[in-house]
Amino acid sequence: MNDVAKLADVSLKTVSRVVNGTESVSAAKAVRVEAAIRELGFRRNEQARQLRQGTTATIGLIIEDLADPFYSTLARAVEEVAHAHHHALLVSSSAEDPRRAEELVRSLSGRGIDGLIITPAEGMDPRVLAAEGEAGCSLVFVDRPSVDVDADTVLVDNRGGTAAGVRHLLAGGHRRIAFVGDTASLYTAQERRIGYLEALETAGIERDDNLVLMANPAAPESGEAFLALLDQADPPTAILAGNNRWSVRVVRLLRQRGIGVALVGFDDFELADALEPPVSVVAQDPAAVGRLAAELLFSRLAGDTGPRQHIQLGATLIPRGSGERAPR
Amino acid sequence: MNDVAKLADVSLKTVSRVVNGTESVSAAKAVRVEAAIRELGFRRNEQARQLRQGTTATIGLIIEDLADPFYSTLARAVEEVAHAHHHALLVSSSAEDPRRAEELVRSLSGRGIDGLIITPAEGMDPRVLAAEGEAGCSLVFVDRPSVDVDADTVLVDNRGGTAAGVRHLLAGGHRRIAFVGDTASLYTAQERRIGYLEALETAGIERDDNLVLMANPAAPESGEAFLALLDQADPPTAILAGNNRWSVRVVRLLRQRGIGVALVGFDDFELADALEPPVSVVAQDPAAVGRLAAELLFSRLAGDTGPRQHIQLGATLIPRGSGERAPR
DNA sequence: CTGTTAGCGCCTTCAT
DNA sequence: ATGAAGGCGCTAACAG
Repeated sequence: MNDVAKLADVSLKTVSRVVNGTESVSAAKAVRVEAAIRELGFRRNEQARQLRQGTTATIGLIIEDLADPFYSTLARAVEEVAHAHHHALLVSSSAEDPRRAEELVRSLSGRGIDGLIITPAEGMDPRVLAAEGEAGCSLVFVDRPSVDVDADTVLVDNRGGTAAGVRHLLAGGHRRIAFVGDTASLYTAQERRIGYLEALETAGIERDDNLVLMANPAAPESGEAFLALLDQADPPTAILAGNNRWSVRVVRLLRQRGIGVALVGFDDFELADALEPPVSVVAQDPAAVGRLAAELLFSRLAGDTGPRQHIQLGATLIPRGSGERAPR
Repeated sequence: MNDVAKLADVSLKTVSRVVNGTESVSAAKAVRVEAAIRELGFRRNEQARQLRQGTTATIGLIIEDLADPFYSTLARAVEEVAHAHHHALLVSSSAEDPRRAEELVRSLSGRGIDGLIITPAEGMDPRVLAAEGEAGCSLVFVDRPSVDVDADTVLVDNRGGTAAGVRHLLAGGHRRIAFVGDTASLYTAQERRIGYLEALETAGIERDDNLVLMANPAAPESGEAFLALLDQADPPTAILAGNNRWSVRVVRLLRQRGIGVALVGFDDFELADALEPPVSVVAQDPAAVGRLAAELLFSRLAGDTGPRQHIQLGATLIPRGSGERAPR
């Protein structure tokens, strides 16, 4: 910028004015400065500008796993809103590791992001996040609520969605409905199980813990646990799968067994409609989660100091065939 | 940092030394400084540090669409390598828009990223990218080659992979093999078509342009174009789908028609093995593309000034059933 | 081992 | 409308 000023024979500040276009500069000088900028290929150094102004025009996003379709769709929506607000997006995956998540928060925070959208990993130290809020970094939690931190949240109606799936199976005449969810320590898995239990209770059906399996859908031994659930004396005639990983696994296992049990999955997935039979699901809208979280964040950055918002998005039942099979 | 220095009654520079841990400081002072840091909740401002050092410990990634499984898997791999090198990752989607891609490059570049991994959008002004190289920002192209820019590249063997898929169909006795690829302006679509044509030529089969369709798999009218291809007088007995979007669409359309044409898809996709019949594919390894590109970038950042590297990754045929159907 | 000085590139304040 | 001076928070280069 100094070089530009010299070449155009004006002061540093005049160049700054031309570059920013905020204050007025005489036409003659503006032309000279612009010519000099072109000649030198000058580009404003954002870092220096940000250091001075105390803003980075960057927001952070910490999710479980960027390669997971749910999170990559959410991230894409956040990115779109950030782009519309002329902000860049720093993305990181915590990989379900609370220590790594804490490290990422500190790392992003040190880079001076203006705001942070985060899916908190189970077991994170809430103080790390609370420190952000105090440091003036706006915080929005997605998919899971904040633990001991007062901040905006955007969640999905896990209980209601699961209950709707269970009611659909009940309406189809099923009475022995199993719930197969992810590890019990996960917030979303807990909520969905509660929704399942509530729907059964409302229908006056007694709870049977032999019909509930909570396990990591990626672990090999989970497959055997599921088959054991199927093979019990009074087996389920329908299954509610607690996430799309389990839905996929259940489809494969049922196929191997050649059993026509009814199935409703929580969370939609690509090609669910092209399987045989097409898989009925309770669909979340990950793009809407990301979009709303980002819009909430930018409204905070714009100065909205209203009360904390806790947005809950609905989940929609999509009947496709697998959930409409009659009980044996 | 000034406050810490005052509280610990040492100089600014001593605090800096303690924070960075590089130079040696007497134990007594170090303890005092550390106590002061804790008391004040001091955290080093990365921005200021970076401004001074001229490095940001941040790399950029510009891809077509973060929500696309191919790119999100690639991005996840890049992120992992960046994390191992203590770098953050700025991610942006160009959405196939060359103007937006140029804007993103300038935006990321202004933020002073140390390096950039990019899938160039068709129609981008090469000067925008060339400017980065000159500005000292290392550049690696992925999935598509650089256009008029001398930089490292990591590509997939699109021609060889497609040719392998075609040879597999030929070995199964097919002679009328169609190629259904994405818009002809896309680099990867062009390459895969060339691989298809080369494999046919090697086998001594005459080229028939009625068996080639190049169109956007997401456009409604593409479905009709595909059905027209199937309905011609001398129809194909096998199809090579040029990307996973087309594979999925072909599966659905064939299903509607109830036709048992053989199918091999380029690029693997989730649940390809759970469809009826399971879809044979020529699989790319998006994670490997991302990992190698990031490793290449960091070796450049570490000072490797060797000749430009042009890495080409293979694509592997995975027979699953749909590609093994005999010709009618 | 420790402190002082200067400056990264820009913007804000206050003069003119 | 313009410019000079000062400082954002930190670290490199030099003294001691």
